[in-house]
Amino acid sequence: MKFQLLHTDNGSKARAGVLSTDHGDIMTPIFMPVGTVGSVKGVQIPHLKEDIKAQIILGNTYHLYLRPGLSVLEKAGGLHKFNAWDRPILTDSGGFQVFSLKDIRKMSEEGVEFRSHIDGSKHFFSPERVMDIERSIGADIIMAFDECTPGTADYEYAKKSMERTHRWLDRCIGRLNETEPMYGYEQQLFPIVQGCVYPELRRRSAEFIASKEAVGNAIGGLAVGEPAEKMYEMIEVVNEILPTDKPRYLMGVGTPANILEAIERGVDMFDCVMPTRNGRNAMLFTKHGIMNMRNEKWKYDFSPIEEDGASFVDTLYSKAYLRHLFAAQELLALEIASIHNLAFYVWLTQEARKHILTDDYASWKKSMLEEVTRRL
RNA sequence: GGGCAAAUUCCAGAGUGGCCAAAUGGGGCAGACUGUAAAUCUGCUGUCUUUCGACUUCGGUGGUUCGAAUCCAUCUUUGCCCA
Repeated sequence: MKFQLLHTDNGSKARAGVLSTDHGDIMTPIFMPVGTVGSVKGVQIPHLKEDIKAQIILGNTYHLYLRPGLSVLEKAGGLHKFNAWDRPILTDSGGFQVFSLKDIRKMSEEGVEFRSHIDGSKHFFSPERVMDIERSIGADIIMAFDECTPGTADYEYAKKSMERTHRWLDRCIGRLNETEPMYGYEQQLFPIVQGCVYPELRRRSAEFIASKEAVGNAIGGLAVGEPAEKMYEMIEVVNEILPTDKPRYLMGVGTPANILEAIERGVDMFDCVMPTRNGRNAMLFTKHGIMNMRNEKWKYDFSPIEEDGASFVDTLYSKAYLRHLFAAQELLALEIASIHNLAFYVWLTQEARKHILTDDYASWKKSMLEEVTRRL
């Protein structure tokens, strides 16, 4: 696996590059659709490839471990074979579940004890165990097991949490060095910067993470309750330190505006449930603003969902029809909205890439930002 | 023709003298959602008012009562049963 930085925008820190994996190349900046349980909710693989033009998708260690379980994944020959996605995959480690399932887990230095959200059964995740599971799943990029600290954490907690994440990172690296990929292609670990909203902690964390010389680095623990301005500030602090010749992945972010701002500050990779989840909840992101497709105002609007949209659904179906599908609780509504939003997100990052390569990212971003934050 | 039952706010449906502008569900309207415990969750849904509150509602009309969606009379409509 290797990353080639092709160009940095003349006028901002935005970058264009290529991350090459055994399952293909990824043109950065890139948005990566989230497929937690091995499926991007509501979207079939051909749509993901041909219409959305996704270059890489995510899976989740915690969820896939619980269901279908490791023996199924191993017998299938890894997640790529199992879910029929033959392009790159990135697996999150379960670090986010340490944050989101806080009521059904117990943390210690050794690791985290989870109660399954499915049946209440007990499971123990240590950094070593998570690395083994990520080997079984077989993603190209595997995330270190961290604690995603809430954005509201106090300094002392954030410091302890960050230090533990660092110790866990060393254990992750140690375990990976002792084991081999199971399916004959390369897997690379991305370590994760933590430090909450404290610049000093973020700096320390970025230095520690950078010293590991991984193929790529991630910024975690953002967009988890802190104001957007804080998030941007933290990205700036961290990207001052993370190596420029390696991809930077901002985990779990975010709104189109968040992504545009983060790209400007030198981030290369993104993932977020927003396009799929909000899509299923009738919120459409477009080049011209945000639409709530349940709103009455679309009732008689027979114009295309988005005239110049990024995927076939935009001109095939009308706003009024999509509104009807949501009102009638038809499954097709979820599919159309998911395809639309994901296509828009991928388009947004690839369009950003074009403007970085032509050195006018900053001005393009400024006008785009106005468009995408508008409420239609 | 006779008998019985019922009519409640957009719909269904609770409510049988004051705690009722009226449960609950649906529908409608709006909002939230950021490494997915989410096809989920929240709010509003008689009128006026920023709030307090005021006003008009429970098929129609008329009564009883300090007080009625609730009791009485009558009319209308609907359903069921008997002829």
